This record gives sequence, structure tokens and C-alpha cells, in this order.
Amino acid sequence: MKCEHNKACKDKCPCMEYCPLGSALKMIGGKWKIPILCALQKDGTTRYNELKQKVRGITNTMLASSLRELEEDGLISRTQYQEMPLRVEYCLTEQCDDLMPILNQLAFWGVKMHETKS
Amino acid sequence: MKCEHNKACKDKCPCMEYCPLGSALKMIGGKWKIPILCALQKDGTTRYNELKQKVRGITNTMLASSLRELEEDGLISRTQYQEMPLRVEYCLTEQCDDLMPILNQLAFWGVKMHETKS
DNA sequence: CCGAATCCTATAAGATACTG
DNA sequence: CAGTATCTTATAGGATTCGG
Repeated sequence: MKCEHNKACKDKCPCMEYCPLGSALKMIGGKWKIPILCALQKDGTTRYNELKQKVRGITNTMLASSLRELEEDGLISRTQYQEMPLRVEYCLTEQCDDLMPILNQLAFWGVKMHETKS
Repeated sequence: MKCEHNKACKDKCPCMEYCPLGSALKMIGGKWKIPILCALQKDGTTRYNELKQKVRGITNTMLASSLRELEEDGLISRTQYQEMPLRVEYCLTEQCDDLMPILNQLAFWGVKMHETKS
């Protein structure tokens, strides 16, 4: 992802070829990525249909495409077992384990913002 | 913003009435919020037309609406001087100052992810 | 100078049906 | 069981024009 920020950003982060902050936000952006990651963090390795139940309201279309993108970006890993019926399991990667505490800080900041307003 | 995550999330963050992580990501989401915040962080107090030049490619429509949302969310503050011609200046709030280091961690994580892939 | 209003386009998300 | 294919709808973003 090439940097679409500005000169200011280039001085602060290595935006010459790509923008790491923009890329990171894109990886976890959209409506369902965070809910999926939260579910996987809480329960560990989980199979497709379990995820569909735990992430309330998600459709097959969105779950499948979100999982594919998360895997392509290296946030989750997919394991398929050649059984009948088919079994496919997903879990967080180590890189994603590093991400979760940062998201936790962001959530904590969100709490502070909410308290400030009220 | 009500929580659209899942039961798992409710155990980890106070998602009963609102979801802080979802709210936080929404505040900085979209195409232009981060570039604007980066510009304001680097150069401090900046007026509207300066921002339009520094944030390359942004239109009046998007700059105005982004600034309005950022102000409503308490991330930036707007000061209008009754001069002619009109002068309006924007700068980060203290709450946003707390946010920037977290975004910096996210950017650093993005760098690590990129290095892992290559 | 600093935007708002309107209209148009592009992308994200959802519904439904179907398959290996 | 674990998805894909297709179609439709909703939302984000952009272009243009105008006003205080």
C-alpha cells in the first residue's frame, strides 16, 4: 500500500514505498475483522461454523472473504483436515498476537474518550 | 456506537452500551483522518487552506467533513478569528496527543509485518 | 478564506442460491 | 462442512457549484 498521506508523514514513518500505518489499519479495517480476531483470541483455534455462530450477524460471504484477507495478510492461519465431513480451523498467528495488545490500548483510549465526553 | 462484536468481546471490554475499540477505529477511520492528524501533529496549529495543501489530493468536501467529524469526536479543536479575510485554525487536542503514540506503535507493527513478508 | 449543498461514482456489505 | 457465485443495496468518497 503506497502512502497517500503527505510529506509530513514521510518524515515520521517509512512511507517511501508503502505506509505501515495505512497498511495496518487496512488489515484490521472493515466491519468484521476485529470481531473475528476477538473471537479467535478468546477461544483460540476455532472452526468455520463455530466462528459463524460466535460472530453474530455475519454472513457466509463476509466471513469467508474476511478470513481469506486476514490469512493473506498473515494475521490468522488456516488448517484444513482431510476428513469427512470437512474440517477447517483458524487461529491467530504470532504476528497477530503482537497486534492484540496494541488494539487493547486503543480500546482503553476509547474508554477514556467516552468518559471525557460524559 | 453500540457493540457489534460478539459475546467474546463483551467479556474483554465494556461493550454493554458501546464498544470502545469500534468507536476508536471509527474515529480515525476513512481515507483522510490519519493524514490530517499526521499533518497537525507535525506542524501544530494549522489553518484550513494550509491543510488543504499539505494533505495532498484532498478535496474541500472531504477536508471539511473530516475536520467536522474529528472536532465532534474531540480529536481536534477549531478556532475561528473574526478577521477579514476569515481565519480558522485547527490543532490536536490533548486527548489526541494520547492517541498518537498508540498509532505509532501500530505503524511500527506494520513495519514488522512488512519485513516478515519480504 | 472557509466552507456548505448537490449530485454522481466507487467500493463495501448483504441476500440468496448453489457446490465439492 | 466450508465455502463460492451472482446480484442487489448501502455507504464512502469525489466533482462541481455556490454562499457567508
